[in-house]
Amino acid sequence: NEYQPGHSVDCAIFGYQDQELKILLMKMNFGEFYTLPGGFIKIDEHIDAAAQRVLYDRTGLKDLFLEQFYTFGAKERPTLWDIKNEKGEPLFQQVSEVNSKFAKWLENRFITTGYFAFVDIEKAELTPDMTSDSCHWVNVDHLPELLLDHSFIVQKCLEQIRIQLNYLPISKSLLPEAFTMQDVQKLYEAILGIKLVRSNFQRKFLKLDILIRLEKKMTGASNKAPYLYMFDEEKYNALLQKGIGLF
Amino acid sequence: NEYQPGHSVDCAIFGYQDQELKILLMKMNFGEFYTLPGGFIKIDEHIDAAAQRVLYDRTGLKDLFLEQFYTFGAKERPTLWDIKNEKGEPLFQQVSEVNSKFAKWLENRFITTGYFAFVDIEKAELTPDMTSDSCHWVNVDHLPELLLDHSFIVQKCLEQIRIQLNYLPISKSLLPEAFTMQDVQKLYEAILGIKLVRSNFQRKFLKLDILIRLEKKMTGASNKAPYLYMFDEEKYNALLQKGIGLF
DNA sequence: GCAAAAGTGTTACTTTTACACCCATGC
DNA sequence: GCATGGGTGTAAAAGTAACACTTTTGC
Repeated sequence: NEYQPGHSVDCAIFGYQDQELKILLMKMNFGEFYTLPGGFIKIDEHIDAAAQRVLYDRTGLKDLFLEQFYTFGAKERPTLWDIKNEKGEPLFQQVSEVNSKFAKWLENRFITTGYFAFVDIEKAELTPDMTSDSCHWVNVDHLPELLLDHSFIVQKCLEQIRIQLNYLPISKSLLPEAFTMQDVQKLYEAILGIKLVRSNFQRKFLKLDILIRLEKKMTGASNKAPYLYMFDEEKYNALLQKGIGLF
Repeated sequence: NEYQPGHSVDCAIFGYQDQELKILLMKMNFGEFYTLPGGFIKIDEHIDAAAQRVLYDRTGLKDLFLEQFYTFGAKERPTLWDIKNEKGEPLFQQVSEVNSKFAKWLENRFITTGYFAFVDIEKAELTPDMTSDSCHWVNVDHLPELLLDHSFIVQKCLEQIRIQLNYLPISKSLLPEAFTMQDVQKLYEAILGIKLVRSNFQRKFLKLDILIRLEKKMTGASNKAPYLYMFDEEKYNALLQKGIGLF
């Protein structure tokens, strides 16, 4: 067999669009079911490389921020075989008939390692995989119930992101090249799930001394145009090393 | 086979003694080599349970703080077979001859999941495993070179502990029932690798409002006797939930 | 002019830092 | 007495929080 037995990777791929934090979900090709994008590990492949491969196959993107966050190894972890229709028949059967070898492979208990990635939604070109119809960016606050234990995985992922927040390049990875202070604030609010005071946030974030102020941005709205900012890469990375001690 | 193929667990078991942070190492039964305690995962066993089992088998302790921190899945992860003597012969051969089935099992690439645990050194009763002679508590600042990639694993572990520090019950798990303020301070200094100002540390830690002050402790030393403290479990846990925002 | 959002200012309050000072103890 | 470590005091600096004020923009 050319794959590492009993081990998979699942990716929580995050994007930020319209000032909302979104996650990439796969819609299965049977029923109205959603999962995280995932895949298997080749026998001679680094598990990080497997996660990168999944990320690339689904989004066409490479060299992004991608980090492992947890490995799920419950003995009762469900498999695709546990998804039944009303009659109690495994829905996955439809797929399995196409490829019985693959179906058998999936009968074992799988340990899965979770990764999270931060991508630019604009640049992503989504491609479904063998078991899915389509891909969707979904607001993390309005996720549907996911298949298997994927809801749990997402929950654990968000928890880990909050714990490690000061050491993750959240803002740099999720914001576009140039952004407004409001973009940053709404991003932090979405991740932390709290409201922040505008004026104080502005000062606090500027004082980190990691931003470069660009020209103003005329939005067409009937109000004062905000400045655009970009990150000073060097200063950003240096601070990240020590932890961006904001909240 | 009754074990999950290609997957193991390794435990970084920490203790605190003589105001030093120590880690439990196994001395192999061939040569002067050290490793982390580890083990395999039964086919129907939760990986967390496997780690608990390792912890119990080595220390005789249960129900301790034990948490997963990272899964190591490099394709070139070394195995026990890669340890050679001067003639280039695998040293592990001696063991393998005793049990060829076990030796064969170890030829594959293994993915390993790392756990850390905090134990009371006084209460631990150490027991070597099949491949080791003896167990040793070693100061984390003076670790020998470890076998395989275990030095790297320890390094990653300490990094993770520092990142998640505010959300780990470090002080409660590593200190005895009653302790002095100096004990707490030296513990934080050992983990963070920095010196802290005594008077300020005292005030800051007391202000967390998670301590109960006990009677003074007569040490026999020629100086003022320090107070003893214990944790207020409820307040401690409540604060831990939100993050002990100290450093 | 007006509403809306942006940028800056103000003020009271808390926290941090770097010490200094006195206290208790055993020799 | 004296060295040593423990507990508390203090004053300057820095940081925080809440809110007010002014500016800019399109209608």
